[in-house]
Amino acid sequence: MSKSNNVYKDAFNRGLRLLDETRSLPSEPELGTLLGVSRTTVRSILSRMEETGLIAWNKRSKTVLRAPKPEDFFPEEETDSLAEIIERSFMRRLLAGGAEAGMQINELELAREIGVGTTSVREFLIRFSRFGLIEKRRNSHWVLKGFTRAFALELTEIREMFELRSAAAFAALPEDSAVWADLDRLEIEHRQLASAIATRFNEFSELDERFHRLIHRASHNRFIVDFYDVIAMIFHYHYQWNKAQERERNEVAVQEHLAYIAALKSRDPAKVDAACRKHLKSARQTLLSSIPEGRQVQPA
Amino acid sequence: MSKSNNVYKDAFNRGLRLLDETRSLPSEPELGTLLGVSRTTVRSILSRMEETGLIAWNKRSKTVLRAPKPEDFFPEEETDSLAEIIERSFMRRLLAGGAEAGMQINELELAREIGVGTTSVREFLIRFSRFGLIEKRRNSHWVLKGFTRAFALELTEIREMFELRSAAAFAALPEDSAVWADLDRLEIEHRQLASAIATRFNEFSELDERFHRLIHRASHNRFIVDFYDVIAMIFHYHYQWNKAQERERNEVAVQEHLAYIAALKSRDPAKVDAACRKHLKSARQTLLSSIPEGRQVQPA
DNA sequence: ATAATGTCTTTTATCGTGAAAAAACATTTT
DNA sequence: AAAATGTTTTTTCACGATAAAAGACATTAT
Repeated sequence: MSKSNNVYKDAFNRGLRLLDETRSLPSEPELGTLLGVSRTTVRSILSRMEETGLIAWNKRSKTVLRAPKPEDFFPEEETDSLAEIIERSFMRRLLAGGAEAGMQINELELAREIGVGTTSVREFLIRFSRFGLIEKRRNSHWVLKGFTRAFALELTEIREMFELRSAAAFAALPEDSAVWADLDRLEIEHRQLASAIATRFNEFSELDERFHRLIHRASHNRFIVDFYDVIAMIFHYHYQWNKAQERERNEVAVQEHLAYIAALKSRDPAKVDAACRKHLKSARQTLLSSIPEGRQVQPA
Repeated sequence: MSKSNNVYKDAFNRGLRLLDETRSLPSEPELGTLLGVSRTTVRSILSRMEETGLIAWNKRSKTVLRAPKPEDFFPEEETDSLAEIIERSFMRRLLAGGAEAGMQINELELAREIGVGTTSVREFLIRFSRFGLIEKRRNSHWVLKGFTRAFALELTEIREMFELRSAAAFAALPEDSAVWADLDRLEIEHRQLASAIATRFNEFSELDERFHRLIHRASHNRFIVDFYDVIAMIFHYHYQWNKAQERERNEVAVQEHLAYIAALKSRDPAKVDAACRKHLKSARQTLLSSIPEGRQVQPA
């Protein structure tokens, strides 16, 4: 096996959803843009749609013949990229306990366990190293630094520095900047979520990320923007295993965001600073509370 | 060619220098620690030393027979790791002009041009991406973002944030911390360099890096410490091509460092802040002045 | 003439492989 | 018994090869 065709499979699945909406599909280049793949992949998708009787395809005409059935879709797990598979697998091991700080990471073993080649694992580890959880020993193995309290504190320290600065930059943006419209839209989404928090609380983390990324982008600094990847990754996995008081936590956070948004709209630096600090403080609290003092994290 | 033996060659060369100092070499594990390699490599080195008549080796006894001659050493260029070779080659192209922002980077072409495998180039690019100069398009090529004025400004913004904080943390360190002795030692080195600046000005950049790393380490934050890698890399290459007023620049910088050191030793936060700001300001000036393309990218 | 389709070429993603280097284990020496 | 040496196994590093995917070029349709 040299390369999985997950790009094709994922795009195919997304392409199927388009069939519900139209009688005939647009041109190949247009479909490529729509699905975010090249024409080569678009054509593979169209070929299969034709073979399975979903469309009649003749040059420019791509007529929809029937609605897609569940069995037309490729299984979800086949649409993931190798990098995603490795990351998930690695994080599961990391959080599943037994992953103590100082432990060494074996590329070959990881590769065998996950069932992929060593190259992919190596590349993953290199990419992952920027999160500060692992470290390479020259000419030798990787060392796990562990998801410790120290890590969480170091992470939040930077986060707070960056976000306070970004928030200040945001508030100083001119009236006609497009971000204000983005902020308005996010505010509406927050209000909608707040009013249905009892049932939709689990939708918060996605909204949270979009909100903070918008603010960070105002810094116009690639290092700040990129650092949010680290935060997002940590919070993503953190939320997966720490479900304690999820509803309550998210309810509080939504309200904090709304106050934060109001402060930004006031464009008063002092108010922005205060609202930002308040939210960041509780975010840090949430993260820290899930890490037992001076010890390795154990999942529930 | 599967893997170059540069680790062996480099360690061998370093091992040769030990022969001048002693009548006989220590034990294998000891040599391993000394040279930073495994016993396997130590034994290869000893074998060659024996073959070339440098030592007589019989179990524990490793008697030096003669002093190493220039031809005993492996050529310098064979002691570099592939990663170093690729980085140098890549940076040369980047700085040698013709490398405009937006240009796409071709892994295969780079690999062919440098004469290495694609895997090594890929891994290099992934590692290099954290410097913020290149960016990956999913399932496609890398894009060069360019060493622009905007880049320099974003870099220095973070640097200033981090260093001010680190310097403050440094000054707040207890009297009995080992860093004060390190600082004293660096101060002496600075004074020595200052008194012979006319001839030794080119030694400054190495001293500069050690000094700033010491300060950053006081932050006790891995993200801050790691970020210095980005700064060090940029300054390293920057100095290689911008030799204008090098002596004058370094002379000023040494004096600024001495003032900065004095401020740290005073442990007065205000003085530290002022000295740090002053030095960072001129460092930024130096970097910016060397970026010709004054393409109207204005600081915020 | 423009924009689509059809065809061909290039590049990326991933694997298995083999040598270098590390690490583990066994044996000998002090 | 501890520490060294000798031997074997394992892991890392780097390569070429190959299918997937992107991209470029040629041709055809509006």
